[in-house]
Amino acid sequence: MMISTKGDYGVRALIDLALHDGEGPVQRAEIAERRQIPESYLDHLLAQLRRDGFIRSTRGPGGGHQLAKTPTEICLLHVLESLEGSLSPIGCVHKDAADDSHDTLCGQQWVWRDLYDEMREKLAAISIADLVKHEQERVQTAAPSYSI
Amino acid sequence: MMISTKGDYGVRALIDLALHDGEGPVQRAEIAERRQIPESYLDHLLAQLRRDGFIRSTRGPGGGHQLAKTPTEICLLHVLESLEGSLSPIGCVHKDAADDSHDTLCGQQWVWRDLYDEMREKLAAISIADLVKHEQERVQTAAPSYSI
DNA sequence: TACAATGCTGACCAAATTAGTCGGGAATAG
DNA sequence: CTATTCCCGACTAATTTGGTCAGCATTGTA
Repeated sequence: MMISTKGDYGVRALIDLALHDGEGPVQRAEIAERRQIPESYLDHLLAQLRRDGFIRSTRGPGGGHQLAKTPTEICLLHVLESLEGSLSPIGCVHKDAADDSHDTLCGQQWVWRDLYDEMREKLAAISIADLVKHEQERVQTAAPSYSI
Repeated sequence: MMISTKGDYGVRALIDLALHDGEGPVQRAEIAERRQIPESYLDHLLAQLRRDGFIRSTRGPGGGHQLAKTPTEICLLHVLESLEGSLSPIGCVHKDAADDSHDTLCGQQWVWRDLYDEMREKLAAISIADLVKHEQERVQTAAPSYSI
């Protein structure tokens, strides 16, 4: 399992921010409640997302967090790599492993690397905007009745 | 990182057994030394592989382990799932999750599931025989000189 | 200026997982 | 009978995960 709650929570948080994009700062507590994330844990995740330029945060009353880019510009790959570190399926394969300096033992390298590359490609093709769109569609089909 | 040393070691061991397929039992100690795996750890992995029908083991002098199937019949997916449990990229997605009983929170399900399915497909297409072939090719190109 | 709201940071902690080790028992060839 | 080999369960150390908590920093408002 290479995506822990960090990545999952982080993605959820960004979706939440995307849904309120352009409406000013959203507070930690709001996100935490809506997305069922422990608030003090979310704190750390937001810090990481800020460090990596996905969100901007403002302090003081009326402060909160907002996306620093448009939802279409944020791809899942970067978000997950920000929060999880490497998504490598196995220890001996890294993103920046251009060196083929691996010894006799890890002859299966090519398999893991192949797998890794494909995963990254796939995740790079999905943006937060895509997830938001899906969520909105799902909500509509799930609750299509607005008369009792 | 969803493939731990368990999976890695296990695959290496099976490659080793495949290379000596048809030559009678291969001993734990031999595999351990050739593939640089702690012997007493390898022990557990072989036990698991035996339970899941990948190898047969015989005790007593001259005993050891051998493949229970032909190398082409053993695919990476099954080996890894045997040793690692689920390869699911995230907790909320399982192999046997036919139920769409997931609640509002995990709207990103489809992404993880998609990723998971593709990975499994890919790993299912690679057999131990493929890995052996690669290893043999690599050895040849790495040491092409057999006159000094 | 004070103060309340909010984010920011680092220290700390418990549970689970990983990566083994170790010791003894069971089967079996000779 | 004995040496060799696999078999199995208990134990352990290090790492990662999934947090909590206390206290500081910033800022809008009265």
